[in-house]
Amino acid sequence: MADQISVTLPDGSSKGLPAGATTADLAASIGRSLAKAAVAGVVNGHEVDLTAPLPDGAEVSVITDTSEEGRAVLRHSTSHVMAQAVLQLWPGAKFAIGPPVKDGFYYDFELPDGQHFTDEDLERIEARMREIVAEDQPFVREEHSVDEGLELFADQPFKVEIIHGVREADTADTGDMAATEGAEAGVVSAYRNTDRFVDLCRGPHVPSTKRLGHFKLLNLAAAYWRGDEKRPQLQRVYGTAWESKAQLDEHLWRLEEAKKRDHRKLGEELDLFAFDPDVGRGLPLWLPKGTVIRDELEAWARETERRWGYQRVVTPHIARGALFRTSGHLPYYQEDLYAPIDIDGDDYYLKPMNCPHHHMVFKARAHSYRELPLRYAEYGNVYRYEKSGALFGLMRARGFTQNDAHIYCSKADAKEEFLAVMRLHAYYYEALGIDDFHMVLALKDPKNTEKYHGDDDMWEEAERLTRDAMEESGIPYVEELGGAAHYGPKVDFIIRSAIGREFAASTNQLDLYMPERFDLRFTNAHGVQEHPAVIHRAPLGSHERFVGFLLEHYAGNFPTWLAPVQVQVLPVAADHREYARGVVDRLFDDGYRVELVEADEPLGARIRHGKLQKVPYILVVGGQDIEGGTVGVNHRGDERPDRDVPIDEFIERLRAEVATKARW
RNA sequence: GCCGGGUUAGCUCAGUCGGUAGAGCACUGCUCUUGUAAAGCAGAUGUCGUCGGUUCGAUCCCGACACCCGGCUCCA
Repeated sequence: MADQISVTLPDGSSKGLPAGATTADLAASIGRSLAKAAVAGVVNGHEVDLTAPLPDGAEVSVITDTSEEGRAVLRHSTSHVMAQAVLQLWPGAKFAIGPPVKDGFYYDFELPDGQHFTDEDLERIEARMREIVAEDQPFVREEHSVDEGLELFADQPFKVEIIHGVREADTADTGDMAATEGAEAGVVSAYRNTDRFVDLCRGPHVPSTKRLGHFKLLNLAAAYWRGDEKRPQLQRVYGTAWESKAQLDEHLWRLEEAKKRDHRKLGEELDLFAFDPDVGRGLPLWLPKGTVIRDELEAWARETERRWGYQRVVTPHIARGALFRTSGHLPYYQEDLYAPIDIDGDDYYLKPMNCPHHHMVFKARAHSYRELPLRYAEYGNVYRYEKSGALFGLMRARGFTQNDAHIYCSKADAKEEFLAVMRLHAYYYEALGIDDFHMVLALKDPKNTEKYHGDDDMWEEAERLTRDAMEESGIPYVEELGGAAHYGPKVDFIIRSAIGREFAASTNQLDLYMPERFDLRFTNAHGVQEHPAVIHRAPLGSHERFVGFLLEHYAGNFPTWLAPVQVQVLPVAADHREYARGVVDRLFDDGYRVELVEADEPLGARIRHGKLQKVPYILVVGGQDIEGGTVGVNHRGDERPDRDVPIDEFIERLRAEVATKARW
C-alpha cells in the first residue's frame, strides 16, 4: 500500500497527501482560513465528514461554512444537539427526523405521557444545547447492519421504522427519508456524540459540537409523521443556525422585519382591510383606503389591457352545476367548491374560476378566424372553499377578485400569444418594482397519469408550445413534475418580495383541452370548424394576494400613485387654515387624494401621525408660505423637509411622479 | 381538515389563588394656536369570544362551539 495518495481539486490541479489523510488535512494543507471554514468534504460527488480518510485518486472539494451546503451541515449537526438536549430533559421522549431546511433546521419529537412542549421549554432546551456545545462532544460516524441498527434504536419506534425501510431498500425505492436519515443499501449509519446519545443519520456532520453555537430555537409546530395526516402527529421544534453571530443576528433581524411587514398587521394599521366572523372566514372586507389601492391597480390593468388588445366582459358569480360538470370541476374538484345553492330544484354553485363563464361568452356567438385572437378580460370574483387551516389573511382567502382573462386563438398563434402574456407579466412587474421573479413549468406527474384529462398527443403539444414560448421569453424558469392542471401544463410566476419571501403570483396555462370539452369552435380560413387554443392568464393574480404581496414588498410605503392618501396639508396654526384650504382644493381639483389636517394638535404630533400612516407627502404651510406662495414639503423617507417650495413646482413634481408611477 | 397555542376596551397588553376589571395609545369635550416624529386637563368606552355545566357566586374551573396564530396537509 502506497504511503502517498493524490487527489484532484475542483480547479483541476492535483495534490499529494500522506495515505489516510482526510478532507480536514487537505484543507489545512491549502490554508489556515480554509481549514477553519471547512465543515465537510465532497469526495467523488458524495458529501463526507472532514475526518473521513480520502481514497487515492479522488476528486475532492471542501465545503465551507459560508456556503449553503456548509450551512446545511451546521444546521443538521445543530439539530442533533437539540435532539440530545430534548432526550436528556424528557427521558423517554421519541425522536423522529431532524433535517436542515432553508435558514435553519427542525426536529420532530413525541414526548412521553402525552406531554407537549411550551414556549418556555424552548429556553430550557436551548440552555442545555449550549452546555452540549461547550462539552466539545465529537460526532463519530458508526456503520451497522440492519439488525444491529434495530437493536441500537430498539426503544425508538420512528427510527426503527426508518431502518425497516432498508429491508426493502435493496430492490425498491425507499423514498428520500430513509436515505437522508441514514439507512441505505443495507447499511445503517449513525452519528454518536456520547455513550448516551446516538442518532441515525447519513451525515456528514461537523467533527465536534464546539464547531456550532450560533443558533436559536424559534417556534413550535405540529407535523405529521412522514407528512401523512393519517399518521401520528408529532411536535416539531424549529431553530435557525448560522456560521457566525453576525449572520445569525442578520437572520433574526430579517424575521423581525418580516413581522413588521406582515400584510395582516399593516392592513390593520393602515386601515386597508378587515375580516369579520359574521361575514365569514377568509372573506375580506376592503375598507375605503384599501379599496383605493385595489381600484388604482385595476384601473391601470384595465387601461393596459385595452392597449394590449383585450376586451372586457362581465359574467355572474354563480352558475348551474351543468356548467361545472362540463368543465370537469364537478365532481373532480367538488371539495374545493362552496356547497351548492338549491334554486327551484336545480344546483347552482359560486364560481371557483372564471374560465367556464368566459367559454360560454365565446360560445354565445359564432366566430371566424378573422376575429381571433379574442381576449376576454374580467376582474371576476371567485369563491373557493379553502381548508380553514390554509387561510392566511389576504394571501389565501375564500373569496377574491382575479385579474383574469382568457385568450382564444388558433393553435398556430398560441405560442406568440403565450409569449405576449409573459411580456405583459414582465411589464407589470417592472412598473411595480418587482425585479426578482421566475417561472415554474408544472408538468403532469408521469407516475399519476389518471389525474389528468386529455390524450398524450394533446399534452405533448401543449407542453411543447409552452416550453418554446418560455424559452423565447428569456425569463428564467424551472420545470417540475406534477402540479399541472387537470387540463394542461401550468406556468406559475413566482415573485420575491423585498425581504426575500416568495409567492406564486399567478397561474397561466395553455389549454388545448377545455375547447374540446366545451366544443368551442371557430371557422378557419378553409371554411372548416376548428377548436381554438385557450390561454388562461392573471398577471396580477388576485387583487387580494397581490395587494398583500405589495404591502410586504413596500413595507406599506405604497408608491404615490397607489397611496390611499397622497398628500396631507398641515397649517402651522389656525391663522393659516385658509391658505391650506386653498392648497387642498387645488390638489383635489387636480384629482389627487389629499387631506387637510387641522391645527388642533401641535405640528410635531400631526407630522408624526402622517408619517405613521406612510403618507408620501406632508405639506406644512405657515405665514412664510402665505407670503411666498410656497409649501414646506415633507417627502416620506426624507430626513429633512424641503422648505419654501413654490406650490406650482410641487404640483408638477407630484404630477410627474404619479404619471410615471415612480416608486418613490 | 389535523395538531398545538391563544381570545380581557378600537389597538397593544396587565389583572382576578372564583366575589362582574385596569394601563398606555386611539376616541370625545374643553384649553393651548403651534415651522417639522407624541401639548395639557377632563370624560366615555367592555356581554372579559359564544353557549352550556359546576358553584351561593364564573372573566377565572370544566365541556362544546366560533374565531385568531404557528405549523402540517392542501392549493384549479
